[in-house]
Amino acid sequence: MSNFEQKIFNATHEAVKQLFDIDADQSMLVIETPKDPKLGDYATSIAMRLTKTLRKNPMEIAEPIAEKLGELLPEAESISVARPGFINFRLKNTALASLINQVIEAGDDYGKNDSGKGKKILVEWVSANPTGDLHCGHARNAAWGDSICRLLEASGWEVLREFYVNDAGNQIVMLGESLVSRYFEHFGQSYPLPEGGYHGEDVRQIAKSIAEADGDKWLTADPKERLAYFMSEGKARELEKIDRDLKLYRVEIQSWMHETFFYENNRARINAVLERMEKLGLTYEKDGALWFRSTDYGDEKDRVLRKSDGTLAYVTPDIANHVHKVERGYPLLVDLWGADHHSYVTRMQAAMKALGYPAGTLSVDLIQMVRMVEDGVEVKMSKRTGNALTIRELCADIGVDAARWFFASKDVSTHMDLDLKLARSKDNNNPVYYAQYAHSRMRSILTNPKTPAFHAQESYERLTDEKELQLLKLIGEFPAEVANDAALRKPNKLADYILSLVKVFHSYYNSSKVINLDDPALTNERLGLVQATVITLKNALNLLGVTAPESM
RNA sequence: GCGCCAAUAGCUCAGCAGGAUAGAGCAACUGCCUUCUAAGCAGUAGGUCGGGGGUUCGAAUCCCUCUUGGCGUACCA
Repeated sequence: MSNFEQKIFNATHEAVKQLFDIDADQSMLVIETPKDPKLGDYATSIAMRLTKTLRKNPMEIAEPIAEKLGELLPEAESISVARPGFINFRLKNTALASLINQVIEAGDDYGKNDSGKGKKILVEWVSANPTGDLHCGHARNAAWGDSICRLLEASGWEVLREFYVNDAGNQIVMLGESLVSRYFEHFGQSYPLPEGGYHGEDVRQIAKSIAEADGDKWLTADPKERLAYFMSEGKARELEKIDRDLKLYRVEIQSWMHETFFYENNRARINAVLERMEKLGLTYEKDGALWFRSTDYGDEKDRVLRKSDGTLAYVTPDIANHVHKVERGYPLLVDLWGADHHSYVTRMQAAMKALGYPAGTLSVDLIQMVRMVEDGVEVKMSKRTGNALTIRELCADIGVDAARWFFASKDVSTHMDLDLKLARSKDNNNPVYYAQYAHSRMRSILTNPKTPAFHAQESYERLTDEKELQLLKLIGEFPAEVANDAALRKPNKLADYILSLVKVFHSYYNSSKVINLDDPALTNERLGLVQATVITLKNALNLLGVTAPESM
């Protein structure tokens, strides 16, 4: 809630209490923004919600509340009742304009809030297999997750950004074998590429660089030793590449957690968790395998933890991984997984629940599939390499700003088609430029040679234009917007906020001149407003990982 | 079969802890550049919110059901 919403909430709460002796809580008393700004700055539907308890029609309830609020809320310019029973508030101009100095003073920190203060959270996302390049699905995951982290941090959370490296399974063996094969190929010799191996050009490149660094000494080396070397070298180089691509995408991983970490010392960490599960009676042996009674915790069938051949199912080290996160001091965990893993969610949740962690310890957000489309046809492959389109190619094609904007501005719960032609276009077809263009325009006003120097005023009483007031109101809501979007983990809401902010600004820009040398007093007030707007916009774009250009 | 996600304007999507006439961008049409960037603004047109029931003072939003599409349903990772 913004300051104003809080004040309105408190006053309305008091009015309802005095009049009807009802203690309305937040689920009952909601302060909202009317769809049509002409109706007011804020509104509440409390009267409609009280119809049942009071057995009166909403208008009859609203009238006395509105009257009472007249005494309790001096910041309000007017309080009115509208059918079917809304109470609308309009704030005094001076109340809104007092924001300007506050925003300018906060600068880059404007928008930060305390809603997550003192809370720690570990976000695990992207987590692609280290056997190849990140592709477009990862790009969606990476953009969304990083914006969530930025929102959480801005809301005071202590966030750890973690990437889980699946390096214990068969796919790393495949990577190693594939590299060996390409290495032999490099020296004109043949070595079979395994079934299910990686055929990509990227694997060939890594083999080539190993050949260049080490020469041909591995051709005759002990096969076991050679495979081990190519596996670890392959993994390391793939991860380096992933890290580089993510950085290019403005995503900074703080912690790389390797699956093999849990296998260390004869599976010490995994065994500790398995023992814990056994002691709690959560497991049983059947057909030579060790099973988890996950059906007792909402799963549709029990799951194997240790296969009959003695190896572990994928879930087992991952349970240890999640336990380890909590043990490192993170009571709240968020995972962002591709939607094709959704059946896995129940399983992991069941494990956490069974181990006694409170409900809500682990949240898993699923990222639905994304398709690249051009001219109405799905683009599955890169034209150049013939492999799946990589995040690197995507960024080179449409730009990091466009990619991050598109992915962050669409809710991940729905399938998404990304129109490459649209995202690539550097013209008005592309929505990301609409916001960036507004920023450029603001900066150009502020940096114009004929712009007089701005000096902060005690009050800004001449900002009475409807669009000026709308801007002020939106600016004032920004910290609450950040807090809300962080709590919901929905960056797309922030994208909507940005669009509504810049829409008002573009409209204002066309209808009013900021710089008017005949009226320096008004010019100064408007400069204050533009400064506050530019700060808000830049900070908002930054939360989505999108740059705010000085000029376009 | 069962489970998860979806279906909203010609296209891509918001809105979905029930609320005021269902929004935006693009595409279409009409106007606006001697004045801080026209990548913009102002306006017109475009919708039985997939179908059908139900709950409610009120449903795009909640519940049931049907249809269509995607994903999943491993002792794979």
